[in-house]
This record gives sequence, C-alpha cells and structure tokens, in this order.
Amino acid sequence: MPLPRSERTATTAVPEATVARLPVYHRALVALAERGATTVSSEELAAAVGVTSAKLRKDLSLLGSYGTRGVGYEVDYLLYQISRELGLTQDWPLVIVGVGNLGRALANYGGFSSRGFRIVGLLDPDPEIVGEKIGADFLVEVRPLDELEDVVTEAGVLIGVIATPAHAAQAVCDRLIAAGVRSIMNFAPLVVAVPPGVSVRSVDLGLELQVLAFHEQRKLGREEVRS
Amino acid sequence: MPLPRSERTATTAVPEATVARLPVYHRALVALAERGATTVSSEELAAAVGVTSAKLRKDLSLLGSYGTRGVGYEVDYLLYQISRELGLTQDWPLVIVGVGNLGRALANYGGFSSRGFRIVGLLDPDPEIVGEKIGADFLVEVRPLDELEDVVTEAGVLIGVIATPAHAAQAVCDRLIAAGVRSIMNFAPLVVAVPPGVSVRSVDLGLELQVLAFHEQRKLGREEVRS
DNA sequence: CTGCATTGGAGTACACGTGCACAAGCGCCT
DNA sequence: AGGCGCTTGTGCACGTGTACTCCAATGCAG
Repeated sequence: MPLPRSERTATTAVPEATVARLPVYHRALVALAERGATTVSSEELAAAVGVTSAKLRKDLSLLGSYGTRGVGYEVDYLLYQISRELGLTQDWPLVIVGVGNLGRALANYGGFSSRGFRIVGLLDPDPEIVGEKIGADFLVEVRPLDELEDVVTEAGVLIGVIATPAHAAQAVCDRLIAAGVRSIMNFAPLVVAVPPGVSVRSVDLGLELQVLAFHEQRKLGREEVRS
Repeated sequence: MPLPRSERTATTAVPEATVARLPVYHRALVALAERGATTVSSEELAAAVGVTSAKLRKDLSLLGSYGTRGVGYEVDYLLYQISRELGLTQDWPLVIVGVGNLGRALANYGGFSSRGFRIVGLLDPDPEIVGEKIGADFLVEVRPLDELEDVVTEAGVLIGVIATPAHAAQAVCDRLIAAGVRSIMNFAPLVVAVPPGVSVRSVDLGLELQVLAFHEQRKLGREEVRS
C-alpha cells in the first residue's frame, strides 16, 4: 500500500492485494499437503483461507494457468508455483537487530527456516546478551551491534528485521540500508523513513489491538442503543 | 477487508482503511506531544506518518471537525478525540493464551498499559510455566489453561490473544469465544474460524517476510534484465 | 466414444478508497 | 475594522480492487 507507483513493476503486474494473499494460500496449501491431499478445488481452498472462490481463481490466474478444469488444482504443483513466485525456493539470509523478548521470539520462530529464511545474524548492543546462543535449530550467537555492517556484507543480507525499542529504530534502519539491506521488517512502534527503492513492512503489536478495541467499542455502543 | 458487510455499522460509518490508520495517527501525535508540540498542521502530521495530507484530513474529518482553519490541529485535543474514537479512554482487560517466546514478548510489551489494555490473564498448559510471574509492571502469574473460562468470566474479558502453536489455536479460539470473548488477536499461522459477530485480526510473522521476499525477488529480476 | 456434470478462466459491472483542487473559515497584521 | 494569507474541510473524478456472470475446456461415467 505504501510503495510508490514507480516501484510497481510492469513485467507481470501482480496487484499488491494479491501479493498479500499469496502467503496465506501458501500456508493453507502446506496444511493440505501435510494432511495428504493431492488435489484441491478453488471452492475448498477459498473456504480454508476465508475468501471467495472467484477471488482465489483470479489471484491464481495471475500467476499462470496451473490447475485442470473439472478437477481442481494439484496441491504439490500449485504449492511449488506459489513458492517460486514468492521467492521461497531460494535462500534469504536475514539479520535481526534487537534481541529482546520479541527478537528472541523471532529467532525461535520455526516458520522461517521452512520458508527459505535463514537467520545469519543476531545483533544487540547489550554486553550481557552478546555471546548468548539463541535459536532452536541453528544456534546463532548474538553479536555486538558494531558488527552490523560486517554481518550484512559477509552474508549478503538483503532483508533486515528491526526488533529494537522505538528510539533506536531509525538509527538501526539507516545503518542497515547503508550496509546494503533493501527490505526492512519493522516491529518498532514508529514509521521509519527510508530512501526510495527500499521496501518496508511494519507490524506494531499494540496497533492491531487498537483496531480490535475500536470494533469492540462499536459493538458495545450498538448494544446500548438497542436496549 | 474480511468483515462481512452486515458488520459495518451504519451509525457513523468510518471506513475500514481509515480505522487502520487511526492508531498510526495516534502514535505520531503521542510522539509530538512528548516533544512539546502544541499544534500541528495536516501537512506535518501526514509527513510524519507517511500519507498524503489530503488523506489525513479526510480521515480526521470523518471523526468530526476538530482543528481550526489557518492554524492546524491542537495536538492534545486531537489526541483525545482519536483516543476516544478508538476506545483507548476506557479499560480493556485481555488474556493471552500461550506463554512461549511470543507470549512473553507480548506480556512484557510496554505499549499496552499506556493505551488502556490491561493483561488480566496469562494461560498455558505447560505445568513448568504455570505459576511463573511475568510482566514488567503488573506482575501477572501464569495460570493453567483449564482456568481460561474462569479468568474470562471473572474479569469480563472481551479481547483474547492467541499466541499458541498452530495446532492448538482453533481449540483455544473456540473456548475463548464460548467464554464470552468477542475479539480475537491471532498470532498462530492459520486462519481461525469464528462465528459472525466476532472480530479477528491475524498477524503471521512469517507471512510478512514472504511479502518482502516477493518484492526483493522482483528487484533482483529487474536488475538481471537491466544488465 | 459420447454426453454430462464439474470447474477454471475471462470479461464485465460495481463499490471502495484515493488524489486533486477549490471554497470556506480563522487569525493576524496593518 | 477590514483585508490577506494560511490551513482546514469537502465535492468530484479517477483508478484500483472486488464481486458476479458466463463460457468453454476437461475429466469421468456409461
């Protein structure tokens, strides 16, 4: 939704709204594959992810004509195609800056490695944390914040995760970009400024709750009126 | 975007897209207030949150005509109005189910209490974790999962947070709703099914990264073509 | 091999959200 | 007291995304 117009590649033009849904399809397909399903109809898959079947078909048709009429989509094949489109078939090294509670949660989150994301660096300024080994599978050692540029350069990191307090976020963001990172995942509760060409996605945990509170308040208001 | 049409209240009709931006405005205004600003123009505030000034003004005008022409918006006053609209002026008790890394991160997240959210229950099935005291300010004790219904009922909890593994999420969700919860914040990587009238917001950490990977792959593809 | 039922894919109409531009209103300065 | 400049608020047109409908392709059964 941010994403300046110029950024939108004209090559195959997949709408942003569709891109946002592709990972959801991917997730649902993985679940189906684990359950042993070989084929799935647009109707079934749509129900599983909570969209209409028409939307699902339109989304998938943007990627190509995978799927056979009269039968549906072959789970494995579709899964591969979506993975390829999302870039999940290749290896994405990433760094996480800030090893607080959230940083640890991210480092321990199992859903990364299975999707091609590999944590190659954990960085924190606190000397007490530096040296600590974190992560369930790959034991990654926390390194001092000063080595940020080294880690990024050595491993060719293109994606950086900011899990620092708000006051440190912008500085970290600038350093990441200067070192060569071009996609930022920001968990700090502020809008980070980036030069054009750099993608940012922000997730603010408190922000999501506020949206829920808004709807909840509306529900309460309506009930009062009704009574 | 999910949200069935019938759900959209006709009372004052604030578009969903605007609701999603209000917390961002709120956040920026808090930062401005801390910096000592008394008034702010739509241009300034828009720049701070990364939207156009027209969009910002239109959003704010939906709430009412706060702000004086020729001057701008009074920070404190606008902050109060947005807070009220979002329901941040009242107290929202909430429970967090699943005290893993993410659950801890949420429990320790400082941004909740200042926005009216109060964690009244931490629940986990693991006996080793039960009894542990978590949280920086309010020391909340982890209680066994069986007491979910008790906690929800006693404190009148309307908002529930699911921070469990995927396989446990749907069952927890059902129990929360049965106990009286009407808004679900879901961090488990799956789409939870809920009856109509219940709001759900899902945040999948891995999902966001996949969107970034998609854009990054597009950038790489374009560079290859160019060279 | 033929007919039928099923299902993906394309085309179309509509609604929502966005950006632009202008008018209305407030405060300040002369 | 009056005009001038600044900023808000809003009507309108545009583009994007979504929902709906139709059609043809395809597998399966007889």
